[in-house]
Parts: sequence; structure tokens; C-alpha cells
Amino acid sequence: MKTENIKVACSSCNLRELCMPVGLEPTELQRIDDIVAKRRKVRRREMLFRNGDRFTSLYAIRTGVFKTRVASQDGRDQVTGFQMAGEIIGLDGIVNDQHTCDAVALEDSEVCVMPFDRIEELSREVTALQRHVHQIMSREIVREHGVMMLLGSMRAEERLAAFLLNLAQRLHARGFSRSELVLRMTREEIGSYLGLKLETVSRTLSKFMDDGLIEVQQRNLRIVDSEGLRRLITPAAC
Amino acid sequence: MKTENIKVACSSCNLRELCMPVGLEPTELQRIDDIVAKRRKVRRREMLFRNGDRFTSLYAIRTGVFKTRVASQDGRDQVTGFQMAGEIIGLDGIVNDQHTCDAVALEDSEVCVMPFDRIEELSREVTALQRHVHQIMSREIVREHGVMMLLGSMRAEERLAAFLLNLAQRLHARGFSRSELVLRMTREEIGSYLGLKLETVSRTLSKFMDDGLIEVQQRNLRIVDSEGLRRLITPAAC
DNA sequence: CGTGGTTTTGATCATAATCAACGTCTGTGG
DNA sequence: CCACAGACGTTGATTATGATCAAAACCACG
Repeated sequence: MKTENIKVACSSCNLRELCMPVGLEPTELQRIDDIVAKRRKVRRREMLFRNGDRFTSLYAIRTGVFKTRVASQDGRDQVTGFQMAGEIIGLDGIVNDQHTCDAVALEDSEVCVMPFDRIEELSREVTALQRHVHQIMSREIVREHGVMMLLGSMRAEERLAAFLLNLAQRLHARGFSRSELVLRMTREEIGSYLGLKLETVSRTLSKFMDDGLIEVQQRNLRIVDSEGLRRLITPAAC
Repeated sequence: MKTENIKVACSSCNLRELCMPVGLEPTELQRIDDIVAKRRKVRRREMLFRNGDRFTSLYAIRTGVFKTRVASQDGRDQVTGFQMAGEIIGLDGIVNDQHTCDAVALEDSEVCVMPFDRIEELSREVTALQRHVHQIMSREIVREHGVMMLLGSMRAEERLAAFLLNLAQRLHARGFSRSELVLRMTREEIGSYLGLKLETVSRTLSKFMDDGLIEVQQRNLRIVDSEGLRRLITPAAC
């Protein structure tokens, strides 16, 4: 768990359009700089925080990919999301000053540590930051509504199609290819997120390949017919 | 859509321990009073807000029960929660200034309308309110994690058992019986929330009755063996 | 006192889970 | 750099769970 105290300026961060300070004036942006206490590197398979840890900070992902997961009493666990550069994790800890899920790095990653009391302090003064914090939390709530829709009323193919399109879209927003992507997570992790077993994920990917919708080879995936995937989600377009 | 401009004081509301101003000092509590612009009555089957409505306010439920639901393009919809007295709805609207779900009253209900700009304004001054708003949003995120766990990795019996226990617990926190409750929602709505068809909900309830776990007659339900239900969720307790 | 929405129950079917075997890749240590 | 162990992924056969289709009973409400 390596940490650095090098000053990192949000105002010069190339993620600033995706991350915390979206929509801030330059003068405000400077004030935001000092909510980032430090950066922290998290290596593949390491946890940024875990269930039960005392909550102190939110984390903005600079590089890398994380999964978050919750565990039930009897050991089953459920992946609740995959997060990438510019996204904020740790919001679950606010309510009880304690984290209720694990955040695991899926590849070597780096985050900005933002002590929550500083965020609160500063967002009392900077209206745009206050608004932004509210939006981040609301966005997470809306995202989870989408996942509930996925899990509650879609079939395996639809879930996986929606997942792939969502992943590609988010990667594209970060400057990556619209169609080519590397799955940083295992089939089992995808399955856990989508409420499917790993065999079903594998089979469904194979089927998508047979149908000419995608090409997969291990973790490398290319979306060949993005429109076809979309059609799977909105069947028959009624 | 009837509204009343009668001044409602949070400081004298019997829900104040459950609702917005939990943990505030009396002097702060008085200041909170004027975030409640008015009350609004919503009759059974009416919508408090719907997908696409402009977001202006959060709503604290004074009496009654709501469901929230999201709709997919092709008309399927997914119940995302059932909310009762003291709970806050409308958080989904913050991120895009627009609601992304419908809130439907399951019985004649009344809410406190809290314009969000006033909440933001006041929470810049009253630290405890700021903290409370953050906690409400975080609590909703954590609740949804639980639903994802439910939908993603539990079987029908487990889902329904968890649902009934959660409902009973929340009603008990509001002064109702720990074991006796009235289901304000249909089997279909329960099914939508739990990712099951209404027939499965009905069958599973019947099975619980055969097993002596509950007694059901229409919407009236009594939990006979709460420990037995709990055991269903944590199978074998390993 | 119908009428329509809701609920129950039965029979059958579809989807994804499970069990199993094998193939492939990755990373580690010699 | 290679060999090996263990994790990861694919595919097939079978099963279990819950969905679907169908019919009847029940209730609430106008």
C-alpha cells in the first residue's frame, strides 16, 4: 500500500471533465485542489478498502479498474460495480462511518484520496462543489436502478449485451476505442455482477460470437455489430 | 393533486427521528422547519412524480406507502423500492435535474415537499443537515447494494423471506407490530421488486404457510416463525 | 350485484444452473 | 527462458428453478 504526498492538482488533471470538479470555474477549481490529500497506488488484487473499514475518504480513480462487492453472511458475494478512471468510490461508507463493501483493484491502479470532512467543509463554501457531490451520489443511485432493471427483468443475453455496450461506452468516453476493449474482470466476476454463473457468461459470449455480434479471445473483445447488441436489449423494438 | 400551504413544523413532527432532521440540535431543528415548503396529498394510484418530470424537490413521506419504478424502452418495468413514512424519495432526480423513475402512491398518502435548492442552501449553513443529506443518499446506495445481492444471488424463497423480514422490521421501527402487517402492494409488484413472476410470489407465500412460517390471507400477513424465515436467508448458517 | 383486478393452483416448458471434463493461459521459480 | 502449477475459460450433458400458459376462485368496489 504505497502512498505519495506529491501535490496533485485537480486543476491540471486530465480527468477533470470526468471526475470531481466538473462544471467548476477556474477560481473554484483551484480551491478544490486541496481536497486531494494524496494519491495512493493499489496493486492488482489489493483492496482499497474493505467491509468494516472506518470511512474517512472518497476515492477518485486516476488509473486502473476496480470492482466493488458486498458479501452475505454465508459467504456468497455479489459484485456491485466495475469502476474506472474518473469515477468515485467509497460513497457507501458515509451513512455509518464504515464501509459496507470491498473495493478490489482489477489491475494496478492509482486513486486520489479525498478526505470526506474536507469535501464537506469545502462544499459548504463552493456551491458548485456541493452540487457536484450531490450529483455524484444521485448518479450512483440511478446507475443502481439500471442494474436492478438488469437483474430483475432481463434474460442472460440481454444482461450481457447491456453490460458490454455500457463498458464500451464508458471506455469510449475515456478516449479508448468504441469497439475494442479488454475485459479486466474474469467471467466469474462478470457473472456475479449480472446474476449469472460463469458458464452462462462464457456460453453467451460464444453465442454472440457465432451470431457475428462480437469477437472474443480471452480478455480481448471487439464489438462487431453494436446495433445488433442493442437490438437484443430492446427486443423487436415493439 | 391537492396541496396545502399550512405550515408544518419538522420540529414538532412525530417522524422527526426517522425523517430529515435526525441528530439536529433544537436550534437547528427550527431552521429546518422552513425547508418544508408545503405538504401534498397523493391518492392511491396517483403519481407524486414521474419519469421525465423536472426535478425540483425531495419528498419526505408523512403517511402512506409509495413504490418507485423504472421503465425500460420496451415497456417492461422494474419496481426499485417501496417507501414508507419518514423515508425520502426523489433522489434520482438530482443528477440530471429530471426524474428517472415514477413514484406511485400505493395508498392515500401525504408528503412534505422540500425544494432542493433550499435544502442545498440551508445545508451550507447547518453542518448537521449537510451531513444528514449525505447520509440519506449513502443509505439509499447501500440499500440498493442489498437489493443487488438479493436479485443477483438469492433464490426465490430467500428473496421473499428477506423481503418480508425487511418490511416487518421497518414497520416495527414505526411503531407497528413486529409480526403482523398489511401488504400494500400486489403480488405482481412484489414480484417485480424481487425479480420474480407473480405466480412464483404466490406459490412461495403458500409454501411459507405450509411450512408454518407465516399466515397469509390476501394482503394480511402474520410472521409466525421469524427465526425460520431468517434461517432461509442464511442457509445452514454454515 | 356484477365486473374487473387480484390471487391461487395446476401442468408444462424454457432458461440458466449444475456437474463434469478438458483446454488454455499466466505467472512464478528454477 | 522454460516448465509447471494453478487459475481461468470453454463446452457438453443433465437437472432444477422459476416462467409461462391456463383455469378457476376470490375479493373489492363502484
